[in-house]
Amino acid sequence: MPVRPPRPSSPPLNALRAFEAAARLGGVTKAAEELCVTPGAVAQHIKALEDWAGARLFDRHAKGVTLNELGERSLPDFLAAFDQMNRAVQNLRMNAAPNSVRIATLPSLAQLWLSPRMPGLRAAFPQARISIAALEQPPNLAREGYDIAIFLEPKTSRGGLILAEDHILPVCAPALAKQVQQPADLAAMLWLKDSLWPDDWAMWVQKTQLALPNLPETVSYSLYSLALEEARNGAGILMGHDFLVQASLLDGSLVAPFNTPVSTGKVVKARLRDGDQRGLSPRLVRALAAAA
Amino acid sequence: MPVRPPRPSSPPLNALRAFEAAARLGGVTKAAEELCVTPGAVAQHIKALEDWAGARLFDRHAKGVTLNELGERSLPDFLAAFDQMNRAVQNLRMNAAPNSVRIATLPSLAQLWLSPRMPGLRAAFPQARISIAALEQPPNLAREGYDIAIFLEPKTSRGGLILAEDHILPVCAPALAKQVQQPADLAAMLWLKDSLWPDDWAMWVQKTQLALPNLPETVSYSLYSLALEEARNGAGILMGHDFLVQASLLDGSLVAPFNTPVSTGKVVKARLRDGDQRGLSPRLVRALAAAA
DNA sequence: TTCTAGACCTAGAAAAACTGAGCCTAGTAT
DNA sequence: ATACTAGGCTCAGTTTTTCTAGGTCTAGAA
Repeated sequence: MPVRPPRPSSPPLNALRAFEAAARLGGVTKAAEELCVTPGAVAQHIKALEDWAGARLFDRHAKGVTLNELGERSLPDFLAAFDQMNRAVQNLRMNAAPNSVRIATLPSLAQLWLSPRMPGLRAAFPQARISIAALEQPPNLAREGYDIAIFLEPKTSRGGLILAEDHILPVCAPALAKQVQQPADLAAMLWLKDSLWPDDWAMWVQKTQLALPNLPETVSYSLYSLALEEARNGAGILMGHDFLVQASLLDGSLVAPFNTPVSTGKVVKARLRDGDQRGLSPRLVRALAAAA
Repeated sequence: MPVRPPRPSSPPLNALRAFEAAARLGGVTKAAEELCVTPGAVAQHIKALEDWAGARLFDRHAKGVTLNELGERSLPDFLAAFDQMNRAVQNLRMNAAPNSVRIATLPSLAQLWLSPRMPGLRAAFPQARISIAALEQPPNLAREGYDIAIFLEPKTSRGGLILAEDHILPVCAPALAKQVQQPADLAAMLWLKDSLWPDDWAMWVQKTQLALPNLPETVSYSLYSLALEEARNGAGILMGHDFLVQASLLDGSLVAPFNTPVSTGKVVKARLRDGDQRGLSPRLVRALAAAA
């Protein structure tokens, strides 16, 4: 009759996850957002882990928590462990559904750049189940459930595949263009801008070395496609990104009063998840790059 | 107002753990034992994971499960992930309580070899909080909550620190020894043996090249210390392991009728957990080795 | 054929996690 | 100085998840 004493128990995995998230993001509240629970739940997990270990992992302050020495010492181990765990999960997802591809991209890119290309893509890869998620921030591909990320990055960033350069140029409805004969006329108009790219106008003005008599009124939109729609309706003049307004310029719903495009120093890049170098996603990305 | 769509959810960590255990141990029941739950619970976890992935991981047979191709492909990732996770947990435990040391060893070693040495050890390391667990099988030090494992291993095994050689030699109570003048007398006696080492007698008989007229009666004990106690009470003759009977030989409660010790080819080895090369445990092991 | 080991299934019970509301603290603004 | 605020903690009650018990099913062994 073999002796089988209860083995020393390990702490609950969910508590470890809560600790890792709070430590990585630097706060209980941020961790709670990532884990889609309330901060109280995360606090309880962390407390449970600290009770298990018999020692504190965080210093508590009125404005947030910081890792203490023990926490600081433990964090790298847990980061590595959860990295590996998520990699394993993503690989499993990919192997279990090799025809499903998830693309994460900016809302504007999703609607104005990717969407028009989807029919061609679906035709070229009829077996693929492609889904698109619009995110404002690029996801961590190793951890989150996306296979491809398409975002704006500095030209100088390493890796990834360039899909388009980012050039900006004012655009407006054809009717409005008549009022814009010379650059100085711009100052009299309503400037439309995307709240994600608040500095587009300043950059264009600076690089074209325009001297404007006074600052114009501006309106911000949280979605580029909204601003674009307004521009087409003649609401004002929009700072256009070439890869986003190309279609509208081609169909004539927008025109560019000046032919002075300016590079923002950024590019649209597609990145693949590590460990997904042989599947459907790389072929899909190559097709996108070729079509661009 | 930033768009924050719900990120694609990852599967429950506990389901991953159930899968990993079942795959590693080759069965739902074995995994359930390791996780201290019923097989049904493990089966449900695995099913949940398979539902999440949308694909099966195991082939089900009437007698057990086997990994299918997807499971086989995914297992190494999860083994690595849980290895790392457990390493992280053990490091946390060690760093949180650097004075606590957990030793895992055979029940017999715990009672007859380690226990007599503990007072000296506690005197040499007064700050140490040493706990001992008696296991029949050596634990996986990277995963389970032990810092030191002391077990019998083949002489040829790599690593670890040798604490004692394993020699065997029949021993009995002094009163009984009078009936054993020559080896052939052994056959008439009751042989006591530990059920963990059923072959001790055969090995000794073979190596000493004794020709016994007939096979004696034997009695098995599940604990060596029980057999030893019985031997001291004169119940029969016990195959003694030197490091276990030394104390009894010294205090005279047991004697060895023949001076023909035989090496079993094994040694008592202490092993340390990876990542615990600087703490209290290594010093403790060195002290044990020095005392031996 | 019956027996058995191992897995699966389901309903109900037990345990864990989560929420919501209130409290606390220490910077910051008034 | 006082009020405000952000961020975290705590507690009770609720929801959700997980677990168990007991039964069923299957295929290989006796």
